[in-house]
Amino acid sequence: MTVESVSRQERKQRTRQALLDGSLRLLADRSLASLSLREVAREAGIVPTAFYRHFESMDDLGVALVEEAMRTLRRMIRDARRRPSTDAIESSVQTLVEQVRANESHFRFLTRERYGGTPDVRRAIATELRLFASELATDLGRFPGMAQWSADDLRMGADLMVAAMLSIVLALLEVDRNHAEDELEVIDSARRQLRIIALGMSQWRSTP
Amino acid sequence: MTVESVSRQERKQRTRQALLDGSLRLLADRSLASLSLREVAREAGIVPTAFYRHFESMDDLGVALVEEAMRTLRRMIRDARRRPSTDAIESSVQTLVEQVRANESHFRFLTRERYGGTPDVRRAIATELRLFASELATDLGRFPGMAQWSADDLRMGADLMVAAMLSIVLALLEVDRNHAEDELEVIDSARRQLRIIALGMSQWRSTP
DNA sequence: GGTCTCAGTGTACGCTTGTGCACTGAAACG
DNA sequence: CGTTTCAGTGCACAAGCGTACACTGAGACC
Repeated sequence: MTVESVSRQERKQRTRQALLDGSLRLLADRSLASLSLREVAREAGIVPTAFYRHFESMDDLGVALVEEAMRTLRRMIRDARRRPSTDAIESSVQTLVEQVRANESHFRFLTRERYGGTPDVRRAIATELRLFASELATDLGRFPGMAQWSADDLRMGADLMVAAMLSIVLALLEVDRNHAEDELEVIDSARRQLRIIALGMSQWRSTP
Repeated sequence: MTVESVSRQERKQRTRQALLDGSLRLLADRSLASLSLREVAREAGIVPTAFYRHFESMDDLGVALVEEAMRTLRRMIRDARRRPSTDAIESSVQTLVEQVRANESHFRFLTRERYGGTPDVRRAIATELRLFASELATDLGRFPGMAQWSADDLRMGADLMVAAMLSIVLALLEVDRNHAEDELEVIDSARRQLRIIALGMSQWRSTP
C-alpha cells in the first residue's frame, strides 16, 4: 500500500472530481433537480459542508458538469473531423456511436438537462450547443454544392442535422446494449436519416 | 353571487383539475422532479393530505399530466390532417405553431419531461410519441412516390420528421413571443427544414 | 521550525417534506 | 329523515434538507 503523498491542490482537484463523478453516477436515472447537496457529498465521501469548498451551490456544480460533458462532445467533433473518409455520413455515425458508448453518462446528462434542467444549466447547454451548430454550419459550407448557400440556410441546415443527431443519441441511450440486434437497427436508421437530409440538401436551392 | 350547487363528483373533478392546472402553472420554468406534493396542494388551495384523494403519488399526477397534454397533441394531429391544402408542409407548420401557442404549458411539459422526467413519466410520453410516429408513418405511405417504401423506411422517415418537429417546438417555446421578428425567423427555418427532409425523401430509393 | 492557509470535520439550527390518523360536514342514498 | 359515504381538514411526527459556525490537522511558505 503506497502512501503516495500529493500536493494540496492535487488533492483538492481529486475531491472535486469525486463530486463530479459521484453526481454522474447518481444521475444515471434521475435528474439534477432531484439530487440533494447532501446526497452528492455522501456519494463523494465528504461531509456536506465541505461541498462548499468546491461549488457554491448545486446549480454551480450543474454548470461544471455541463463544461465537463461538453469537453467530451467537443472531443467527439474533433475526432469526426479528423477521421479521413470518403463517406462523411458513415464516419460521423461511427464516431457518434463510439463516443456515446464510451461516455454514456455525459451524453445522458446533456440530453436529460438540455430541456429538463434548471434555467442556469439549460442556458449553459444551449450556449454550447449553439456553438457546435455554428461550427457545423462552417463545415457544411465547405462541401461542394453548398459553397454558395446563404449563411442563414447553412445555419438552418446545421440545426436540422443537430436535431437529427440529438434524436439519434437519445435512441442510442434508450436501446438495450445487450440486444445488439436492436442497436444495429438504431444505427442503421440513423444512417438513413442523415442520408435523407444530405440528399435533401443536395437538391436545395439556396436563395440569399 | 350565484351559489351554484354542484354534484359531489363534479366538485371532485374540479379539484382534480385545479391540481393539474396548478401543477402546470408551477411547471412553467421548473421540472416535475423539483415540485413537492405540498406545493401543488397549496397552489390548488387544498390541504396536503387531500392530495391523496385524487392521486396516489406525484408520479401518478405526472402520468395524468401526460395524458392531458397528449390529448392536446392528438387534437393537433387531427387538425393538421383535416386542414385541406395543396401544401402539406405549409399547413403542418401552421397547425404546429397555432397549437403550440395555444397550449404552451402542455408542450413545455411534454418536451421538458420527455427526457428529464422520472422513468414512469418518461415511459408514458415515449409510448404516446411512438404511437404518433406510427400514425405519421401510415400517412407518409399514402403520399405518391412513397407507396412502395418498406415499412422500416416509412418508420425511419416518420421518426426523422418527429425529431425535426420536436426541435421546432423547442425553438418556438424558447423564442421570445414579443419579438415577432425572431418568431418568424424560427417558423421560416422550420418550414425550410421540413422541406429539405421532404426533398430528401422524394429522392430516396427504398430497398425493402 | 514556526506560522499560516485551507480542505475537510462535527454539531447545531430552523425549515420543508411526505404521510399517518382522527375529524367534520355536506351530498348521496334507502 | 336517518344513515352512509367521502372530499377536505388539522395536527403530529420523523426524516431530510441547506447552511452557519467553530474546529482540526496536514501541507505550503518564509
